[in-house]
Amino acid sequence: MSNEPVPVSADDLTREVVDLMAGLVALFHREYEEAAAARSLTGAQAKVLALLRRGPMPMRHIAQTMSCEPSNITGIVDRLETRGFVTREADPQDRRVKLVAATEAGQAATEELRKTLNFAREPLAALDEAERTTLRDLLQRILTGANL
Amino acid sequence: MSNEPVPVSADDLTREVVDLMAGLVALFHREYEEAAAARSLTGAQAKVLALLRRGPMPMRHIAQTMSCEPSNITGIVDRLETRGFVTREADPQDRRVKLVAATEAGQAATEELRKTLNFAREPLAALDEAERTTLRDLLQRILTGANL
DNA sequence: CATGAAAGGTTCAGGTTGTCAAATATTCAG
DNA sequence: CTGAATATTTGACAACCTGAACCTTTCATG
Repeated sequence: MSNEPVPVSADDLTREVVDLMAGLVALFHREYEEAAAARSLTGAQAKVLALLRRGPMPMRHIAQTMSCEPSNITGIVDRLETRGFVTREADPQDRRVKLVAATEAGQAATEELRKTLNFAREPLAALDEAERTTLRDLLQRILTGANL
Repeated sequence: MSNEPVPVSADDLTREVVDLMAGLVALFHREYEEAAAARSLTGAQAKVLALLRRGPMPMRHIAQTMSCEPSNITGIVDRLETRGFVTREADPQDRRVKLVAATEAGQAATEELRKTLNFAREPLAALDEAERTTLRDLLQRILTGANL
């Protein structure tokens, strides 16, 4: 039915990997959302809070990293601020920009969430250390290959 | 500082893999959302449509697969139906259930979207066939290890 | 120095996603 | 036939997200 050796199977392999990743994405997403909800955070709020682990960040930067409109971040940060997880301060260098910083409570929440993510334990337990290393290297190469 | 051989590094490895997966998930999510938006579908709509590739499905089943409330699916299917991507028909076996089926247009849309997903090409191009096979096997084991 | 363009945030209107509780219709057990 | 259980829908409400309009601050240019 075909004169070519393995072009179809190579394409199939790629598609198979993509499908598996879709499954992984769904699983990860579900777990993350649950872990956030357990702390009465939404997924978006948890993501913003996680971004601030390394220090304060301007709204604009948050929006870019989450690839959404800045006006969207305003609301999310509003809700985080209301609950005391985050503060907004004007940047002394450029008073147009607001620096968003996680409070102690905010830091604690992300740290706990990070620990609670049992995604690490359950599905990853199937792999031994060597395999996890291989997986890490493959993922690293995929991600550095991407434009971000 | 420690009597044990590699417990810390093993934990670090796991966390590293989890972080990489988070990056992968973010990347995949972004690409999927973009590909859907290019066909003026939302991510949720595209996901439901993709579920119907193998045939009609009751609302309840869609809700379970997407792990959300059935009432949520009602709205999504409403919008898909309005745009002619989907039909709702009562199941003859049990007239309580509504079978949702993709129309021709719906099938075409998912098929195109599936092809457009250049996630397959760009970041995965960094891996040769053997590596992709390894990745596939590792992902398969992770996903079958999970409870779904 | 003044003026106007550009950039960072916010606000507002409008649409989608999501939850929960209540209502409807159908099935099924007794 | 009655009542419990199931599948879906409806309505109220909150969060997320976009796009356009707006305000403030910065900065380049004349």
